[in-house]
Amino acid sequence: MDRPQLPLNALRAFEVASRHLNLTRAAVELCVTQAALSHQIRGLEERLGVTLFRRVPRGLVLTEEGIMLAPVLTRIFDEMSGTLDRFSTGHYHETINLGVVNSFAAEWLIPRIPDFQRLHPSIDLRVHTNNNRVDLAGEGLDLAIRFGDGSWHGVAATRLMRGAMMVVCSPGLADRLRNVEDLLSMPLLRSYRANEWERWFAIHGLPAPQLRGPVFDTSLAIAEMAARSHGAGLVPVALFSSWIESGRLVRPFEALLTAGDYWLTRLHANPESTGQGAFREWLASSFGTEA
Amino acid sequence: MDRPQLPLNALRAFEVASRHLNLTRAAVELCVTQAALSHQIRGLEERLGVTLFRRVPRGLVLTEEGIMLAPVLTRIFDEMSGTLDRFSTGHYHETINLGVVNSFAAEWLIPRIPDFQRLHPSIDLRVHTNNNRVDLAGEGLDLAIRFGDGSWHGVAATRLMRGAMMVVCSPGLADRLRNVEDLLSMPLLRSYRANEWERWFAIHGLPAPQLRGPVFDTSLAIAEMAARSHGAGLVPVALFSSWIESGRLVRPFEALLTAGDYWLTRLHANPESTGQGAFREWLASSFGTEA
DNA sequence: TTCGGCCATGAGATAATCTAATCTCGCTTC
DNA sequence: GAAGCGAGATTAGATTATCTCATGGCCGAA
Repeated sequence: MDRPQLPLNALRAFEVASRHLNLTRAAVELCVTQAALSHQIRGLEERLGVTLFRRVPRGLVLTEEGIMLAPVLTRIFDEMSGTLDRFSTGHYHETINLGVVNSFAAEWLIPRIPDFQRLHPSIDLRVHTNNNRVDLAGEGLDLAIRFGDGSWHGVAATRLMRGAMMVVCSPGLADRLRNVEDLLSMPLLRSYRANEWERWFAIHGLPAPQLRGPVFDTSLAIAEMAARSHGAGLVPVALFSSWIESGRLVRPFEALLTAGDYWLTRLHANPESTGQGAFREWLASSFGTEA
Repeated sequence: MDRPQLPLNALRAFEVASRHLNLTRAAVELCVTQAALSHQIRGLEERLGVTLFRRVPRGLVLTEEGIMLAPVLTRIFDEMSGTLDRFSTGHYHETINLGVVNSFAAEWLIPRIPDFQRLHPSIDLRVHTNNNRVDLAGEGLDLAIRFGDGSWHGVAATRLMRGAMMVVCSPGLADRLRNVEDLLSMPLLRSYRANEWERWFAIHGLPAPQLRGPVFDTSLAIAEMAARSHGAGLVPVALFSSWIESGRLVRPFEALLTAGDYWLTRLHANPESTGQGAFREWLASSFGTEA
């Protein structure tokens, strides 16, 4: 249907009525009389050639067609409304509440935030770091960057980068490592992902080692511990390659463990806003130029 | 901004003008005069307290604020328009063009389509099978179900089910398999994913075997070949477990190879329609009830 | 029954929207 | 540098779409 034909006011009337299922109350929300709504909705039904409501003694019931139309319109008007609200201060501004797993925030995102700010000064990015156990809805987040295999319920996921893991340790400890078995002679720093070391050793045909010591909930802590010669750790290559280059950490073995990837996630229930789309594209292009 | 305050007509006027950057031409699209548009847009700017266009000698240029608003509105009105078009026949009907990787279509989707049809008779699902090499935009598909690790560009992915692979062969051949090495005595059926067998043998600490013979582009062909005693194949557990139960195939070893998962994918550029959302939720609930 | 809640309807009022005619501005062109 | 042109702005008045008011009909509850 072409732009000039869109019965915008009638659609709004229908949307409000579809939520109240009562013209009188819907009329209050729209600040008009019940009669006005009645006219609008009848007009819409005629225009579409479809019955949207079944009129029953005590009110309205949506027809099959009404059921298909109403939620789309509710979403559309909510989005319109939300977008217009972003102009309330006299210029556009949007807030994105972003959850980010600690290590990604520290090693990748935070250093690049100024670049995003420069490109999108009207978007107010609020970063909430976490240990990857993140509940988008419960924590009021719009987006979350997390580590995993992309399998989250009710979530649209966009892969950001590979999460292949490498073994790291301090330059001092590296001297003691001639072959893979030598790793067993030093503490192996553990994450809450239980079988990482087991799988790493399996690659080399070795049995699972006995693990002791504290469990860390972020690669950042593991990298720090490793850098201070407290043991060897498994950390994502993509995040900690700069530590290798600067000599803070050493990578004694080439083997990689694929444990998951980094993803940008959003609840399916919340459609993507302009700013969220801009952020996603900025992320994608940032990875694109690095590769 | 509350529903009654939404300046719908003015927003439509702005949206059209933002595409033409020329009030005169925009007026033609909206079937009104240039003066009408000029009024509407000035009214909108006053209402929002924001300048949306910079007036320049030969036309209009969007301001920063206009740039943020225009694409949202274009998407919104396109969606509205598309949704209303689905009523053109007098009742709601929507078409979803779905690309599906062969094996998933044959073993999982096709048998369940009647269930979806029953729940959503107004949605017309058109299934296009392919060998997983699918280009959503190029092939005019709305959605695609494919196998992989979720890493596709410009795509929102929702994981449907695990794609763990198992070794299968015919009951006859299974008798010859006492241990993993015995596999090397029979043809190993190849897919176009090159190193599957290599990785499967690596799990057992064995070197990569020499592979010969045809390469198949769908697990379905591999399963068929295996069932006819032409060799052993690697196929997804979730799709072919019924072949095991019926005795058509045998699973001689427990070991699983994780090669990827099955995903529902959609271009970020195309927002999800009602029907697409319904289809995604139907898929999710179908897997939920099975697990 | 009678009342109350709810939607439908038709005629007239109202307000939003549009048109027509005219201006202004600044670039082009000769 | 003057005329012409293409664009948006403006103003007043016309035109509609939209709304209100008053009323009617229907159905279930009291």
